[in-house]
Amino acid sequence: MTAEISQETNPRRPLNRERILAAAVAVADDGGLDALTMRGLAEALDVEAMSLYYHVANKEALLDGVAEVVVEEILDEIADLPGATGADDWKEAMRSRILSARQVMLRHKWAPWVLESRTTMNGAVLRYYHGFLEIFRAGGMSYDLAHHAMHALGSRALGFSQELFDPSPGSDDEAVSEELFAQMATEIPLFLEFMEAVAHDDPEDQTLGWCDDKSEFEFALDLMLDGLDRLRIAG
Amino acid sequence: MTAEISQETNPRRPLNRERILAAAVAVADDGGLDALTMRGLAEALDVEAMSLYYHVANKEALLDGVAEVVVEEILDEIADLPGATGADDWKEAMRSRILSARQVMLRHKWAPWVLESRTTMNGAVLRYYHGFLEIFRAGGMSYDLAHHAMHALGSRALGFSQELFDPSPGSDDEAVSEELFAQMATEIPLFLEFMEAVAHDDPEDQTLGWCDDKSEFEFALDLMLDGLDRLRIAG
DNA sequence: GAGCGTACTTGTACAATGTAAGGCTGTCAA
DNA sequence: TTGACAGCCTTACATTGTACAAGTACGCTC
Repeated sequence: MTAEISQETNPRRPLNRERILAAAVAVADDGGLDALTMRGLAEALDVEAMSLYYHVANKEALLDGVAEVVVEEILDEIADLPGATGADDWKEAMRSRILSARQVMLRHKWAPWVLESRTTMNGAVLRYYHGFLEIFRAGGMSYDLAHHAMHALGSRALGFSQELFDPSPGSDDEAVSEELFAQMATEIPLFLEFMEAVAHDDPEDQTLGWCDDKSEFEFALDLMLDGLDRLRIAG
Repeated sequence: MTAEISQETNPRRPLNRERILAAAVAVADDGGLDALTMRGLAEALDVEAMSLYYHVANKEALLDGVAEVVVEEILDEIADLPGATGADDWKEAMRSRILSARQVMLRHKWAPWVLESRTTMNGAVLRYYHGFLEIFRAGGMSYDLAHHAMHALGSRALGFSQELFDPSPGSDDEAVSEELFAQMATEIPLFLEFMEAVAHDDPEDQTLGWCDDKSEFEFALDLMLDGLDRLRIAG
């Protein structure tokens, strides 16, 4: 009886793996990966740290679970997308899936780090990749080419391409410090022209900075897909 | 006098940033990134942990330095490579540089993680990228296309493409556990065909596993370079 | 040489983290 | 009633980065 009451009035619902993973995602979402500590997570669940260990073997296992949750979110996102029917639309089918995956990554900026640090695939990843296989096959690719394609896409298949030297958002430092740049001016003359040329390219659209994440991602993605398509046709 | 003697007989040469960074690379080389702790590094240098802090602000700064050392190693590696003279050889110039960079990454398997976690470029990276700019320009690319190209190449420009779900070397677990695979057999039918088809492709060359890192890397690299070349020609 | 300042090194200590080991509590079967 | 077990907690410890202050050595001036 008291149990029933506390079930209803007490927010401390029983712990379980699912709740833990969901909370872990939430914690990372608004504190970054550094905030995702066992104690911190426990606190978010109004529980003691060691309680987590009954449901999750250790932190690695927690991250494995988190990775799966994220990929499942991708699967949800692409559930309604049309499949590929043949050679004409395989590229678009891939493209739409990957761009959907990217949306999920934008919601969970920390997720690339977690995914990259996993050493084993989970069921969600397997399902996700299987969808790609279906598309490749529908497009008429050999398994061999499909295999190469998967590797070539790499992390882009999951919607991200770890940008190098990306200043953390919120910090005001540039990818290259002005001093360093100035100091090396004679060694890297082309960079000066380069910066100017690229910056001028799109002067009104400065909100995105001169490296628009979205268009760079799509540029590279289309480059890959077009290249693969050519190889597909060449047979 | 005793000072002189100890200088010669005692391996405890004076500490400095260079020695620290070199030792850090060595420690990571044979223990992985996890082994690179301030205490561990200090021990390798026969010194106390806190001594490092006189030469290096903190661990982040240490890693910044390590990243620079690694890229300098790339610069050494490519120092003698011929530059691009025009549209005919720009691709080869890029290719040879990037494959050289990859050699360096193979010597320092941990380096991709360090590079990916840096938020600012160092001088070595700037010089390295500048070399690319020269090649792009020699090939007749616009700065705009060169810019896209750099982003599209991403980490591949530095010689690595973080493989997803790559079991740590030495461990005997697969990227996908057999149980999971078996258990999902009905959900992922194409994978069975796929595995068989790809495995049979190259049966004698099993030492590299059926995902030959080198050829996958080059496949993706050439796909990008060919695609960029086409865009270059299209103007 | 005596004293002193500067450059470097160390000792001690603390906070944050993951997690091992075992204890407590409530529920339910026998 | 009693025992077993699931679920959660308490306590404790090792490992990490690093703050702080004290130590050490060496070159300089007097």
